[in-house]
Amino acid sequence: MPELPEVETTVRAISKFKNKTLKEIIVHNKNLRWKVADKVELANKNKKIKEIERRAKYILIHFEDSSLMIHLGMSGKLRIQKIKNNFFMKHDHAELIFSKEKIIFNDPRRFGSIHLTNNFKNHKLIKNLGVEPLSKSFNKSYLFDVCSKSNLNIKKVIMDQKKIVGVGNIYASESLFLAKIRPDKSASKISMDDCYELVKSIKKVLRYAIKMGGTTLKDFYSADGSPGYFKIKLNVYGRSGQKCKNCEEAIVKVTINQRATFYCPNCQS
DNA sequence: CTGAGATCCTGTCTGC
DNA sequence: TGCAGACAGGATCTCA
Repeated sequence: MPELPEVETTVRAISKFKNKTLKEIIVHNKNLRWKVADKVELANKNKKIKEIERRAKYILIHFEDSSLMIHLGMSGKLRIQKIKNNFFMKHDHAELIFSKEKIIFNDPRRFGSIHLTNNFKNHKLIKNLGVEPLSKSFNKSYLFDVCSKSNLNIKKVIMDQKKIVGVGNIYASESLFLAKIRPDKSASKISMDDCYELVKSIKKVLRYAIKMGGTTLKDFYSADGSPGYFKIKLNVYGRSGQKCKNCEEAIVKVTINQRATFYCPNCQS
């Protein structure tokens, strides 16, 4: 589910816990994408949160000498709840307990993960990540360089977290539509002009989605309970058979890289 | 090294 | 209604 904008929205919603003391972490189900280590519970008693940030699709909660890494996978989300409001939902797997509130990790499919590390920059899941798409390092030259070295299609390239982070299946289709590039176009045939348009489109789509609080297709809610409003602005994703908002041709759904992919066969080439 | 495909898991929707 | 099968926003791992 969550791509960069949804993770960013979640991070902003929980940022109010910065400088607060985490009393403890309770893990109800350790069988996530990776087994949750015992130290996640044991090493986090009464620790002050120094900083909360996002790196790629990871939520990073930093303490003085360690960091908690949370990935939401496909169906994960965080929910802020009053301590006294004592109810559980199905698939509530972990709780971060503060004095009056708690942050609950809920994830039906359990593709998410929780790690504790003393050196997050060197963590195997973090250290090989590519550039942040909203940073200046992500520009047409960088993308052109990456594309020129690849034999894959362009959609695969922009979803490769080792090259560019944060772009998932929805925003890949949306960005390629805005840039008028077919998702199955070979990356090696992408021109510098294409790169200029695509970089611009990715940044635009992600920034706008963040502004709108992420995309709610089915079940994304931010940690403060508000849904994302981006879905009303989707141009192609989930719109197969409907008219392109640009030319009125029918939007097509195909499977590329084993993922649902939407595009306009007339506008994109 | 690369790239294609399987895989982890549950919930929801579609078609018979 | 019931039920089988497809599909879902991710990303790693295995194998050729």
